[in-house]
Amino acid sequence: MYINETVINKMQNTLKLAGDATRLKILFCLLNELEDSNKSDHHFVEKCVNDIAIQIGSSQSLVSHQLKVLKDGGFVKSIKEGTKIYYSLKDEHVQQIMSITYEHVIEEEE
Amino acid sequence: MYINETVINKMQNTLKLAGDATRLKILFCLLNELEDSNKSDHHFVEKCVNDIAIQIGSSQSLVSHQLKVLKDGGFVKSIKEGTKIYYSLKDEHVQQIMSITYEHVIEEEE
DNA sequence: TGTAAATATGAATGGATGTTCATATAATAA
DNA sequence: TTATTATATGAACATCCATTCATATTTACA
Repeated sequence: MYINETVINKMQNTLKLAGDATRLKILFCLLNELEDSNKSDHHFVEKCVNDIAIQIGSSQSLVSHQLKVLKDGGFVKSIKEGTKIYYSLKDEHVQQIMSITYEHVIEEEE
Repeated sequence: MYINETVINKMQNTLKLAGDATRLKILFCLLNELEDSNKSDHHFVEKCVNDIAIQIGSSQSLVSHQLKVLKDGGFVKSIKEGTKIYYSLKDEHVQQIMSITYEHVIEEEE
């Protein structure tokens, strides 16, 4: 690992991005089910803003705001279809960070 | 993965804890070298507050404040020796989170 | 004792940020 | 065109939090 200020700042941004309850809920919401069962080249679920909002129990506005943050941060991508915009996880890095962190907090229970 | 509010909150805390430049520098500072070469039961370097402050280029007060945050969050532990207090990483979870995040930001460069 | 070294602590402050509310925009259908 | 649905946006607000500064605490040593 070669560490410099740039790397530190990027890591800070990435971790700060994941360190929010609302955004975590959105990410888990997009992570839960995998589309198809094609294991060699699996891609993530696509969900529109309103569905995500309903599923995680937050307002449309809040989810839209946070989806923008997640998209700017490179965590999710989106495609437009009619009036709806479908969001999905961008790659497996986010999933990995969440998995490791999940293990961390689970194993902490005593 | 079984997700509920408690898990979300814990994950939020953990990730927020890691999502700060000063704290990341401290963690890398404690991560860089491994004491001994006993691979089966390796433990991390122990460094006192002032040394950390000098190495990462921050004030003693700031480092002390953030070390307290890291300790409360379960990221580091400390032992006292005379007037000095030596801090070290608590376990490998932190290391894993940092590694994954590091890979994430490194592979993003284009 | 008193002094120095190492660390912790508390107040103060400035900036970042999550959330809400109201509204704007875009696309579709009648 | 008008109405409806889906999403984005911007302002306002409140809260959190990283940092600094000054000072307290603890230990060791002269």
